[in-house]
Amino acid sequence: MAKEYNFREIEQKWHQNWVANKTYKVVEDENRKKFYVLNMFPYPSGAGLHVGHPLGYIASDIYARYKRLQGFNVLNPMGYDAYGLPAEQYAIKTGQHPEKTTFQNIDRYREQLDKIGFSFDWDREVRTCTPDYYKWTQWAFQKMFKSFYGLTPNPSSVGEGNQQPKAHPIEELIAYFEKKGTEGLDAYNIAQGEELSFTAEEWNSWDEKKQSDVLMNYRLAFMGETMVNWCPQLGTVLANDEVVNGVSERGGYPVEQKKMRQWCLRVSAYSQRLLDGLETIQWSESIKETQKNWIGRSEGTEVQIKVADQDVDFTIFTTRADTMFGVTFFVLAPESELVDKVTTPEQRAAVDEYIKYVKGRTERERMIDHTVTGVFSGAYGINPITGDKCPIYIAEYVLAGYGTGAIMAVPAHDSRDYAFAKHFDLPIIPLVEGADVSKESYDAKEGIVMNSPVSPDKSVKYDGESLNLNGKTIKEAIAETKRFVKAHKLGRVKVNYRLRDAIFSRQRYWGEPFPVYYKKGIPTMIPEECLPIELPQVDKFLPTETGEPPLGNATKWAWDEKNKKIVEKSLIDEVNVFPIELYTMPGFAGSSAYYLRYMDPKDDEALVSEKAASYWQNVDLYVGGSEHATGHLIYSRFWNKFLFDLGVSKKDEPFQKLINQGMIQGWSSFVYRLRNTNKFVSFDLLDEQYDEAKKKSFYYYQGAEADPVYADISMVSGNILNVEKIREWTPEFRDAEFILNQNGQYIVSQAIEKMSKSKYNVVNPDDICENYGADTLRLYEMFLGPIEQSKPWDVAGIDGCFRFLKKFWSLYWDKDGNLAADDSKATADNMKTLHKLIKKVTSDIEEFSYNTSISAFMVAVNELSGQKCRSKQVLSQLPVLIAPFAPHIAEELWEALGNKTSVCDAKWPEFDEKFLVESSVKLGVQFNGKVRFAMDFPADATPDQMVQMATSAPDAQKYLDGMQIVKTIAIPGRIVNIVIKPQA
RNA sequence: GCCCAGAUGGUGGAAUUGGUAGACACGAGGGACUUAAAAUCCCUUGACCAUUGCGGUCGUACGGGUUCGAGUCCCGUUCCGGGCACCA
Repeated sequence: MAKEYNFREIEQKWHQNWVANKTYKVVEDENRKKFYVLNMFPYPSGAGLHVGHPLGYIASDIYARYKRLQGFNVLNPMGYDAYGLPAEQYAIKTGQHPEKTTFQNIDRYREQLDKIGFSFDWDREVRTCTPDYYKWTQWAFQKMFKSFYGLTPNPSSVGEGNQQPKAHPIEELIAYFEKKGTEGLDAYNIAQGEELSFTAEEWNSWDEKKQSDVLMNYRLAFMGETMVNWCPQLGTVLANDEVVNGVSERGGYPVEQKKMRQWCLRVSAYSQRLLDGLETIQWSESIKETQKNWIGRSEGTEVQIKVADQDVDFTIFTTRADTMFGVTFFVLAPESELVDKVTTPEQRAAVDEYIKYVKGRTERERMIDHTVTGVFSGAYGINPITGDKCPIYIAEYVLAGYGTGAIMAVPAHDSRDYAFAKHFDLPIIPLVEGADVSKESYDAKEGIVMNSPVSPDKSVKYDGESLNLNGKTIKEAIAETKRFVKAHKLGRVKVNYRLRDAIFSRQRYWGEPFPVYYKKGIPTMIPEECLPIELPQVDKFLPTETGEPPLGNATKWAWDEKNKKIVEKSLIDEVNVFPIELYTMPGFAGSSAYYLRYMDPKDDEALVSEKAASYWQNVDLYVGGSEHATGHLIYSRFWNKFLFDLGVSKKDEPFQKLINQGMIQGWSSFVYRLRNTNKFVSFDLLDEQYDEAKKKSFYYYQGAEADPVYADISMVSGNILNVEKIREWTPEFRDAEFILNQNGQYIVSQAIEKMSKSKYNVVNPDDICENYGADTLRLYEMFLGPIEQSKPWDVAGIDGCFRFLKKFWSLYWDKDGNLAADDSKATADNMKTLHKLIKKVTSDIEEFSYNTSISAFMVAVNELSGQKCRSKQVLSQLPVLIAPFAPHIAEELWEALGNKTSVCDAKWPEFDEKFLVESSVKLGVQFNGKVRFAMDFPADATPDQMVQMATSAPDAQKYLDGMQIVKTIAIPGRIVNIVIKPQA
C-alpha cells in the first residue's frame, strides 16, 4: 500500500508543533536584516471569516515565509480592529456589552485563522479596544493637540534645519504670540483654520478662554465649529470617506450637513507632504492616483476684487488667470459671509429667499440635481485688469469650503459659468482663437489667446504697465498674468488643496474616549501620566434623554484635577472636579498607528521603543483592499508623518510597498416567489421584462409578478435547488409550494455580489480545510488568479490543487509506503527541472505572481514523476520551495527526509544557471516574419552562424528558390528571421 | 464630464516585456485498470478545412498604423470595472 496523503493528521500535527516550539516568534536581532510584512487587520464581524479574508493573509504569509527562508528576520503580526459600529448596533439591540461580542468574534476568527497555517507571531497581537493599546491612541491625540504645523517661528532657527514645515510644540507659537502677536507670522507657513491678525498686547490681555479659542486655530488636533456630515439614524457625525453618494457607508442612511462643535485633525496641513510622499513609495498607480485626486492640489492665483460703491473687497481664486479678460460676472457661495455685506437693499428680499431655499436642500439633493439656480446681489465687482464693473451673483454651484468661496466667472471657458450665463442671459466673451462658444464653453487649456485686451483702453495700467496676453499660448498667458498680479500687488499666487480636515469625534459608545476634560468650558488635556482614560461602563448604549452621546449615561465620568483621577459625575463643582468629554474617537483612530505598536506591543513606557522602531523602521510590504484608499491609507500616512516629526516613527512613510488584494465575491442564489403567495417558481419558467429606466429586470409567471428571494448557497448545487433542504432552512419555506420545470428540477438564478451574511452567499474557509486541508486551500486561493484581481469564489478548480499535492506527496513514497528518496545521483534532466523551478518560483514570488509559480510546481512535479526521480539531491530541495505555499506538507516531508529542525529555518535554494545551459536550442526559422520550420542551433551560435545555418538548411530551399535575401535578423536563443523578396 | 485600470478558448487564467499565442488548471469527450464505483493513469480539446498523407487558413473586443515580426507599441471606436465629481 502506497502511503496516503493524510492532510488532517499532518496539519494537526504541525499546528501543535508550531505552537509548542513557538516557531513563529520573532525578536529583534541586530545581526540579521529585518523584513516587515503586514496585513490590514480585520474588523471581527459576527459572520466570521469568509474565503475572501485569507486571500490577502495567504499572499503576505507566502512572502513572509519566503523572506524568512532567505535569511531575513521577518515580522509578520496580526491583530484586530476591534472598535466599530456593528458591535455597538448589536449591543443596542440586545443589551450585550460590545466588548463581549467583540471578544467572542475575535476568538472565532482566531480559531479559523489557526486552521490555515499562518506564520503570525501571536505574541504580538494587538486589539484596538484594550486600554494598554488605546493608551497610545489617546497619547497621540494629545500630542497633536499640543502641536502646530509649519516652520519654527523662531528667528534664530530660520535658515538651516528649518526649511521643511513640520509639527512643533504649541509652546513655540505661544512664545511668539507673547512677543509679536501675528506680526510676520506668514513667513513661517503655519497651518491654520483662518488667517488671524492680532498684536502681542492683545494676546497678552486675553483671558485663558480667549487664548484657548485662538490656539484652536493652529493645533493639529483641535475643536472646531464646522459643517459636518450628520447621520440622524446612526446618531453620529461621519468623516468624508465614510459618506458615499450622500448616504452613510455603513447602513446606507441619509446624511445631512449640520454645523457642530467637533474634534478635528488638521490633516490638510500635511497636504503637500502627503502628495510628495507618494513619489517615494511602491504603490499601485491607481491608488496613488486616487489619493492625488483626494488631496486635489491646484495651483492658482488669488485676486482681490473691489466692490463698486461699497467699502468692501473680496478675494477670488482661479487656476485660469489667463481668462481675467473674459470675466462677465462674479459669484459668491450662499454660505459666504460676504453675501450679507454686499447685498443691496433692493435685492435683500430676493437674496434672503434664495438663501432659505439653499439651506432647505440636503447635500444629496445638491449632488444629484445640478439645475442652475442663483440670485443677483445688487452689487458689482470691479475687474482689476479691465476696470469693468461686473454683477455679483450668489449661487449654490460655488462651494463655500473650497478656495475663498468666491469666483470670477468666465462663461466662455468654464462650462458651469457658461450654463449660468445662458440661464441669466449674461455676456460671453471668447478669449481663445478659433474657439466656438455659441453652443458650449471651450474649457481646454490649449490654444492661442485673443481679446486680451479687446482694445488697448480695456486694460488698466499699473505703474505704467498694462497686461496684454494676445498671441500667447494659454500656458504662457497664465504665467504672465501671475507675474503681473504679483508685481502690482493685485493678489498672490496660491496653492489650494481639496483635502479637508478630518472630523475626529463620534457620538458613539464603542470607541476610544477622549482624554479631555472641560475646565470652565476650556478643553483641557488629562495629564499624560494618567493615561489611559478607560471607557466607562454604561447601562444603555443609546444617547441620553437630553440628547447627549451615550457616554452621558456614565455616572462615574468626571475628572478630579487635584487627585488626578476619575470620579463620580455628581462631584462636579467646576473648582476641582470637571466634566469629561462625552465624544469618542472614530474607527480610524485605532487603526492609524497599529503597525508601530506591533514592533513593541507590550511596551508600557512608549508607543514603540526607540530600539524597536529603529530596528523595524516601517512596513516593507503591506497587503490590503483598495477600498481604504481615501480612508485608512490617508489617515495612517498623516498619523505616521506626525509621529515622524516627533521622532517616534523612523520613516516618513509607513508602508513602503502596497499590494491591493482583490475582493472575492460570492455567487448569490435567488428563488422567485409569486407576489402575495407562498409559491416559488423555477427560474427557467419565468418571463423576463427589462425596465430600461430602472436598469432592472422583472419576472412574471403566467402574468403574475415574481420577486427574487435570497436562498442560502448551501441549498444549491450548480443552479439546482435542493428543495428538501430549503424546506428545513426557515419556516417561510417549510410549507411552500415549489413549481418545478419539466425535468422536475427547481432552477435558481445567480448573481455575483460581495460576500455578505445578508446575501446568504458567504463561503467559509472551514469547510474547505475540512475536506481538502489548509495547504490545498492556500494553494487554491493563490491559483485562482492574480492577487490584485477581484473574482467570484468558485470551488470548481480546487480538485486540481488537491491532486497536485497528492502527486507531490507520492514523489516521496514507494509502493510499500517507505521513503523513496535515496542517495542516487540526480540526472541532468532532474537538475534541469529543479533549477528551472527554483528560478521561476523565486522570480514569481518577488513579483507576487503566485498563480504562475504554482503552475511551475505542477509542471516540475509532472516532469520529476515522469523522470522517476528518486535522488535526495533534488527531493530534499522541494519541501523548502513549497514551504511558503503549503507549509504543513513541507514540514512533514522535511521531517521524513531526516531533518531535525523546522523547514522554516532551512535555506532557500540557490539557482544555478549551469543546469539550464543547453548545448542546442530549437528555434523556429521565419521567412518574412512567418515561422516556416524549426531547427536546432548550437546554444553559443553567433547571429551570423545562425543565419548561415538557417539559409543552408534543406527545409529552407523551397522558400529561397527564386528569391533574394533583403535582410536577416538573428538573436541567439530567440529568433531567426530572413526577409526575402522575389529576384529582380 | 475628468482621471486610472482592463477586454486572450466552454471557464479561471499564462505568454521570457516586440520573437512559434493559449502554459497550468477546471470542464467536456474518448480509452485503460476494476464485477462496479471511487481513486489513479493515458489520449483529444481555439475555430474552420483536410484528415489511413504527417498539412493549410483564420484567430488575442472593433477599425487603422509602425515593424521583417504586434496579445504586447501608436491613433481612433465600443464595452466592462474602479476613483473623483459643481474643487473654479
